[in-house]
Amino acid sequence: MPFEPLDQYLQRQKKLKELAALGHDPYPHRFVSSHTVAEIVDRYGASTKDALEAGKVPVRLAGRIMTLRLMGKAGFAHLQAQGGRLQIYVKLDIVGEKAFELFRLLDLGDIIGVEGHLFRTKTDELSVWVEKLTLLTKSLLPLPEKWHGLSDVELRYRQRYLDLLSNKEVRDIFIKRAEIIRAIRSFFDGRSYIEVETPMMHRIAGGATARPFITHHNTLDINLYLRIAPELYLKRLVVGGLDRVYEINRNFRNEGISTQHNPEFTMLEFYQAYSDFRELMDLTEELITGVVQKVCGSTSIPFGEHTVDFSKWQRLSMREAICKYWPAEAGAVPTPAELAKPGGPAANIERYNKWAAAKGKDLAHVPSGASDGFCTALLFEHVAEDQLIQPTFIFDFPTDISPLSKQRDDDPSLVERFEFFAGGLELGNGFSELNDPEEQERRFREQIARGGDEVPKELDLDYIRALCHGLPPTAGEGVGIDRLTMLLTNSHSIRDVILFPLMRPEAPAASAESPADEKK
RNA sequence: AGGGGCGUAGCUCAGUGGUAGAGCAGCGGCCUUUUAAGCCGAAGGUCGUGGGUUCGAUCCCCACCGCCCCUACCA
Repeated sequence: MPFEPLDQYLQRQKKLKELAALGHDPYPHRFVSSHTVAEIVDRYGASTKDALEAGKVPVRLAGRIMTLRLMGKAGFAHLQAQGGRLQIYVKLDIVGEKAFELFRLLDLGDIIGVEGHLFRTKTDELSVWVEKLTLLTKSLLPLPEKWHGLSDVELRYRQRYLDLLSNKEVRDIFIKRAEIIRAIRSFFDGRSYIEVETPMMHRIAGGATARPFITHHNTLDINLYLRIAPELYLKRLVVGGLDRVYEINRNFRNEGISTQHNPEFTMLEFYQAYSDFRELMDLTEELITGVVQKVCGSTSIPFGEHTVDFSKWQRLSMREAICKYWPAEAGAVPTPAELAKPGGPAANIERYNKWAAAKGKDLAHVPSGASDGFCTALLFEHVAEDQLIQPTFIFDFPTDISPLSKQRDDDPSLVERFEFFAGGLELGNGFSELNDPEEQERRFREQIARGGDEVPKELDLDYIRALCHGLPPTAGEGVGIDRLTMLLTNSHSIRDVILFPLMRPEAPAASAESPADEKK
């Protein structure tokens, strides 16, 4: 099926036929290169004109034509391959009539292979002196503008292949994303963790508070949920004696889309038996700082207007963070002790809201019947969260917003849980896992009783049964890979670190076979 | 979901209440070291869609569609 721009599509198709008639297969099967562009630049980028003439370097190279300057009986082009570009020079005298006729019929975007040797042009640009030219793939549609690239954000996301071809920075982001994931894998592989894959289709969507996607299996005739978290399966594996497991994979949450949220997103989750949340904080610090160093070559990286320094991490309890980041003009700074008193968090929300209203800021809305713990978290989110630019652990979470965490021995209203932040982004969440089956069942039942779309309707009995078999003391954590990638690539939208972010379907083309008179 | 912004040629962008503009890409011609190659010539548009105001709308008004940003929910 032809695509827009039609005139150019048809023109290129015509050239394809001409090429075929001349004996050039427009879609041949393979081409063996002697080098990548990067290898050539690495090895010969410093070779002088004379050196290249004295000892000729033969090369075979394939790539996509990104620029083309044809001057009658000779011409230049830039081939792009593996993210690099190299100029080629094609001369009638050298390649002969048939190959030059091919060169004449080439378009921007075509993929060719060349064979020849390296030389330097008058202006000293390292180039390939082409002796043989082969068409490797005819392109039927034009590339985006060669100078400005593709900047229309919508087109960039919808036709990511064009974005990747014409915007080098975009390619670099996704290469870095792969490096981040590779560094994480090697971190855990080096610590005797086993990488596992657990189901993405769940009978009961547990392990987080979120609205799930629903799908259906025909043969079994059951509805299934796309998973919102792998948590409960990973802990079953720890029960099964896999003491250290991790999984890097997709979660799906049927919720809003924003610069920090995509309906499908990638999480690292890992669990370590005989360990608690404090040990995980140490491990996290080591993991993240190591990844940053490895991928960015420094522990200090730019993020927007800030520099985030991963060589120092601060650790604050949630109450300490509220006190530390309490706005100066909002009256006396509360103390952690005050926030610990019954009604203390709510009273301070009121004081905060008074200030926020005067400043025209958003108020913290307290739902009726909210607990002290809920209010503490709400206040924390409003007062502190977006100020956490430097790497920070927040710990001492309220029990009633942490259904899967183990309580503190000395204060059952708090759990052994932390989240960590950097660049104002919430990056991860870890805790000592609740392994008391009776307490877990009580909390699940309480959650179900409270209801809502974001809570399973059904008790995960098998998970409770697994706990009854004994989950050793275990700490577990989830890290948002997309957000971590945002931070390390200085990207401010999650869509810039996800190759194909979810978009509304494209408006149907005018020519589409949709019923025109469906509605009158 | 609410608020703000954007939508003009395949791409990057100007522009105006009175027949729609450039550069790149494409087409024809010239050109054997160019590089955002150059020169000459011709072509390309339901100005997001649908209504309204107007003698006349791409421009003003309304609705809708899509995208971006902020806020809310969330990781």
